[in-house]
Amino acid sequence: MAKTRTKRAGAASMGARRRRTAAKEVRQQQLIKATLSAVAKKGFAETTMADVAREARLSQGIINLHFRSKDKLLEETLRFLAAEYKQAWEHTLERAGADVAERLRALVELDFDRTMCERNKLAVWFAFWGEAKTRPTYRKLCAERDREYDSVMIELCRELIAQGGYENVDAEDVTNGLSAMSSGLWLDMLMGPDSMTPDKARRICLSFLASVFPKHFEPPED
Amino acid sequence: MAKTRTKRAGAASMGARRRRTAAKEVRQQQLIKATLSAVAKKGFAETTMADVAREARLSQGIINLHFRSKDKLLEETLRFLAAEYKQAWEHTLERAGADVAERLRALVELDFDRTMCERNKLAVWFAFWGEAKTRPTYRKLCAERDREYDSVMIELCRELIAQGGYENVDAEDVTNGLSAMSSGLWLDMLMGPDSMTPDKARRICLSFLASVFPKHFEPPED
Amino acid sequence: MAKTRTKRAGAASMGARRRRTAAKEVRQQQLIKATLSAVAKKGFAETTMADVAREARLSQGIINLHFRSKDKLLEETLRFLAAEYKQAWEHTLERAGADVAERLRALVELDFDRTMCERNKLAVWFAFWGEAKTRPTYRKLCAERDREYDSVMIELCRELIAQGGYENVDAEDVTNGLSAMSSGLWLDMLMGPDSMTPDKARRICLSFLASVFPKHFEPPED
Amino acid sequence: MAKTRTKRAGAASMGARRRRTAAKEVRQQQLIKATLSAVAKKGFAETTMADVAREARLSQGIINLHFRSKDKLLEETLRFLAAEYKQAWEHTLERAGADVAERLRALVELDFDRTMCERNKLAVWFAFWGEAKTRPTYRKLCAERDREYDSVMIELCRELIAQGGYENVDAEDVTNGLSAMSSGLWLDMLMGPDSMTPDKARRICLSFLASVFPKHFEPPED
DNA sequence: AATGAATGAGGGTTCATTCAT
DNA sequence: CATGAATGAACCCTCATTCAT
Repeated sequence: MAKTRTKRAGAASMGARRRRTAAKEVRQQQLIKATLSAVAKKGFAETTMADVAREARLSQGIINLHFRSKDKLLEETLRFLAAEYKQAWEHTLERAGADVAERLRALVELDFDRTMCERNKLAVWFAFWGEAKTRPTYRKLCAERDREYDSVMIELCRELIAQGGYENVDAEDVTNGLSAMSSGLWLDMLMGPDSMTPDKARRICLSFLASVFPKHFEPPED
Repeated sequence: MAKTRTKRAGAASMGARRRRTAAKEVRQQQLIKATLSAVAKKGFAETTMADVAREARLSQGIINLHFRSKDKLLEETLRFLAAEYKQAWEHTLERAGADVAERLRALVELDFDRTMCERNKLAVWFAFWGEAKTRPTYRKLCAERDREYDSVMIELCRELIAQGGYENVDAEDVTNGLSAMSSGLWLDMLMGPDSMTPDKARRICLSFLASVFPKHFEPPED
Repeated sequence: MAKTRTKRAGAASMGARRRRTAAKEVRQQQLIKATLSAVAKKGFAETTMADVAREARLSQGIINLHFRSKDKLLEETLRFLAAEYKQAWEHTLERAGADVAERLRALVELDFDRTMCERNKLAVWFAFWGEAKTRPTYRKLCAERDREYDSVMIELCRELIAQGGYENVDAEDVTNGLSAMSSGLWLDMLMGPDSMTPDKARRICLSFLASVFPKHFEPPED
Repeated sequence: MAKTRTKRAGAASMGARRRRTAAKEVRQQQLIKATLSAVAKKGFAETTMADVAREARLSQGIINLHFRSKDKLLEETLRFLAAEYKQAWEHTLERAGADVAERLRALVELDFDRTMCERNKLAVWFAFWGEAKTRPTYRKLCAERDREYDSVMIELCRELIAQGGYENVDAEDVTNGLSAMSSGLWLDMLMGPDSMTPDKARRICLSFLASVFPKHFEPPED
């Protein structure tokens, strides 16, 4: 009905001073970052478009200009998060040596790296996981992330099993157990930052590895 | 004019009313159950008061009558969930024998009991966890749940360590690792119900126990 | 995302004083009337939900409570308008005598009755007609209105033709011509209320009838 | 530093630019045409500046560059429509012979000429008429169009009356009736393209003329 | 002259909450 | 205690308009 804005004298004239035009991708990244901050700060359910825009120090309308809707923004944000995670472990593996146990340890340590498990980031992961059941797209994105990661880790475990002759160990089960443990420890860090620290979490995971692959991992000293 | 009749009418109607009126506690339980269903169905962010009321087949206004606000309802629902969990493991321990390993195994199995990890329930747990960072009350409730549970499990581990002479094993770390693994596996079941089943999850946890306490737990076959 | 209104102390408490509960149908009629007023005042394109609500002296949310959306409200309004028109000519025919020419004249006069062609009402009709091409629902509603009306008028013309032996006259063409003339005169009244008055319009239509059915209609004097 | 080069560069680019730049009037016509298409397609209320720009295959900002606002564009579009109509009947009269009846008939036929009453165009006319009540400018433009047209037609009728001695016929009433009938038939064509065709509409109008001026117009056969 | 990213007021709609019944 | 019509703040989104390029 009311598309003809009749009385609108110089609507946007005030904010015009700050207007900068940026490359499309840059803006999108900026908005995704802002979304991460906002969700970390206010939680998934409480984050509004206005919050995100404010966080990015841009105007209300910009989100729908670059993403088509709030849902799309959220989806893109999760996609970013997943891509970032993948990139991180790929990078980690590249830098790790050839030794299989070392490579596995590097993956574990990545999960409890300061930048990876900073509380804000954990909050966002859990925010998305909390909505995953009802949003198939989220689930698909997460499942994909896990599949790739797991298949790499399973391969590492297989090699280790072959090297050490761990006959009774199932590579897939260890992988699943280990990455489940990681997620679970993330939850603990999120819920009680005082009672669960990255260091402690890392130690717990390495203890697990030591008990499964005793020839390759020393039980971490306290 | 009709004042003299008021009393009678009033008396009669009170009797009739009584049948339609449920005890306060019953109504509240009903609403909490409805909340669980609604959140499981639509997700945390998308659940409205109307959804809950509809699920309970009651009127809009009733929630604010029994709980003071939506927030209070949600909080009470989480409280219920936590109490239910606590009750479950207390009950489990009561029924389990005196054997420490058996008691520990019973706790693990509880987590992957059909009724405990049905997908709807997992969805609700994660929904709350997803909001926990921003809602201190949630975090407190969850932390409390964990503390009690963990202290019981730590005690069990300690006894096991003493029994088996597992000198290098830290009871607290095992407990933390085990319960983290449980939560993580719940997440896997939530995300990919096809790739992670309760049976598989149980096996993974028991494998962990077997590798930590080899004298007390056999590695599960297959 | 933001369904839990966190800080909302006593939001509706101020307007509460005026709250009255009315029967559903009454409210709907009230809102339809308000829509007619608003559209007449501001035009179709400029009428907002807030305008309608204000006109009805009710709150913003009420429209979506009673109609599901703005579109539905508009549709229902048009439906009302069409029903009102139908009722008017049915009533007119009931009161008119048995004489066929008299009945026809009564129909013509109805179109230029003060209440029927008051400028606000015309504005609303044209507002809907203006949108009709793009809104199939509107078109269907209008077409239906016309079909019924025309079939009645065609019948009257047929009888007149039979009575008067107007061999060259086609009942359908006269009907179509006459009702087209009516609409066109409505447009004239809408556009130039000074240059076209109901009286003048009526006279023009009756002149038309007189030239087609000279035995039944006198050319209006003046 | 590079200042001395400025002139040359400037000169070169101006030449290049000239090819991409359309004359002001051409661009404006293009935009008005685009507006007509857009309004016909989406309706008055739903047409946005972006729609028009897209239709013209030009950029968003261009409209505000050439017209000062949406309102001005719309106004200019209506002005164009009215001018086009005027031009059409002036042209028609030029080509028509000297015979008065023929001239009148030519005017009627123009209204139902394929190009004049194509459905898209009708839609636009009614779109504007629908808004006319609330937009004085529109009304003024439309009224002006009618006044000129009517005065020409009245003159024709007067001559015909003189020629045929139609003593009881009022030239102004016939004119008003006839042009009202035209508009009304346009509405019928807009609403039910199947039940009212240009041919049928023309026939209806000519029948009207035949009944008013029987010595000059034959009732159309069939 | 032309572009299109950016703005932000205002639109329709939702929904937690209130309260007359 | 229970209902559900009513409220209005706040949501997401649209879009006329501006302006750096």
